[in-house]
Amino acid sequence: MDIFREYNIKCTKQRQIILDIIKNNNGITIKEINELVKKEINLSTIYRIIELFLNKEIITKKIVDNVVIYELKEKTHNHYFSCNKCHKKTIIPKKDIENFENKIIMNNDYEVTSHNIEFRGICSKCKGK
Amino acid sequence: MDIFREYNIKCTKQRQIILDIIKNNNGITIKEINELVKKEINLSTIYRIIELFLNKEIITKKIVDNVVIYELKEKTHNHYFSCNKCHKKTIIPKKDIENFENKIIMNNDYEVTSHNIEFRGICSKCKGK
DNA sequence: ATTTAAATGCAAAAAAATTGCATTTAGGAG
DNA sequence: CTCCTAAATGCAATTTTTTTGCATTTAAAT
Repeated sequence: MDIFREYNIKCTKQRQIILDIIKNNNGITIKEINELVKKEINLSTIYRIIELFLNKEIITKKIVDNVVIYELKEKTHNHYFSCNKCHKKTIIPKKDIENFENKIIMNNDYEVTSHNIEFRGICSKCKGK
Repeated sequence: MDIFREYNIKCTKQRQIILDIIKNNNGITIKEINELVKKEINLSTIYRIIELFLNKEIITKKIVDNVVIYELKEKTHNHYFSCNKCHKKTIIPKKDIENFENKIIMNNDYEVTSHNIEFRGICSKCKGK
């Protein structure tokens, strides 16, 4: 993987494993990571790698349902709608976000440098059930 | 305070103190709370009260700068624009939020049950400087 | 292939969170 | 207002989570 080169950090087996896990699970706890790799990676190493990834801003730390989880920090900064039933995420079209942001700017003369937008609810597929 | 009656929980001195602290600090850690009240309230009581408040949804748990903080859960659920320079918050008009949410729903047939929207940047006053 | 700074594993320590139980207290009943 | 009881608190002990020091291993540059 080139993400290690990109961030100028050593590429180790342990780091790759943990990065892959975080990539493949959208939102995972330390405990869960440990469950998955306890045979191959020492817990203190997990902590050290998580901290490294946080510092390099490869991942972010969040709270979901009052639990701390870690997830990949996406560069392409999308915004999602998360279904509470099937837990699937769907991207909110960038245009919608932009239009919204433009409205905020126009109405208030702000210079917007960052935003955080998330919607939760029931998706169309789960709605019928 | 009537918040205790409203949520149907006993009103104790300790709960009042902690609620007031959370009210007066926007975003505080357990450690900080403990520092403030260690002479009057036992740490395990603090944990128990925080958990109660979370369960009753009087407060929420968040991550700010990779640290877990607790803050009052506002009923009037406003959305803010925060200025990075003067750190002042201004409310984004509810209408704007609603229009945006309606668009998301219309375009995708979702049932939106909650959202989280925050903008950051430079406000008009700080822009000139 | 060799070298070396950095990363890992392991054990031990420190810090954070939870628990059981004796004591205290809020708040309803009389 | 006083009494009563279930619930809340304090305290000490435990459990869980996170951090640390150091010996060993490893990535990657030479």
